[in-house]
Amino acid sequence: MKCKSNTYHIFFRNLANPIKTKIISALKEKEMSVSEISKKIKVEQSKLSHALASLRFCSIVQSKQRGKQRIYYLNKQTIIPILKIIDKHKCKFCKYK
Amino acid sequence: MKCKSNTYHIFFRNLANPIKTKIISALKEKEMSVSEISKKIKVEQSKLSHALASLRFCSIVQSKQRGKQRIYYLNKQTIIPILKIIDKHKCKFCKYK
DNA sequence: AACTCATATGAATTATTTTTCATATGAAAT
DNA sequence: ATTTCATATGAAAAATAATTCATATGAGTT
Repeated sequence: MKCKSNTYHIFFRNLANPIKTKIISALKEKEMSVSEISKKIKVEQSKLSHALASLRFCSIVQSKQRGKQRIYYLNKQTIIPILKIIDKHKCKFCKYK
Repeated sequence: MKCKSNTYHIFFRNLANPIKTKIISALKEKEMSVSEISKKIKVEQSKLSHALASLRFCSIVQSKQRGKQRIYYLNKQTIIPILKIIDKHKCKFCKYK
């Protein structure tokens, strides 16, 4: 399955959204259920579910069922190298404070 | 100058936009004036100037004057490592075709 | 099978980004 | 100093994305 160049902006929409980046940061520490994430980053459930759907869609997170809860975890293989680079460069990136 | 975590989404807004990623791709080959970019990626001048302002703002591109023309070039130090990772992973990223 | 708890989904609203278009600026040439 | 060519800017309109809220689904419990 080959992909067109110039489609990666769809992936980066996820990193361009503060709630989604907060989810990613939270999941860097450990896998969590939706309600745990919600409590941790103080985002309401439905909003979170929409954000998670988008992250899932681009394979940034994956999930598994545990009882009634759905556990989300980072798909580290794809996202961690990018996060490393961000950590390294983010202070130079932008003139925003 | 220290920067807050969770602000890097502002940087990634640039990569989340197809015109901006096209500009980046074009400038990977060589530096170009606005009108050259415009011709190359078939984007109208004013739209391009707005996009370039945003890229400039986040230090993704820089520019210099050459006669009447303004030459844009990639700030490779910050963007190239990210592009490398994108090239490596982009086929896995997303379920879009 | 009815109930509860956890999460997902859809549609309408709201907010944010992009696009467009008219105009301003700025460098070089006359 | 006026004109021309190249680019930038601002504001309104259009497009797109995020939020909200009501409701659906689905796993486990009774």
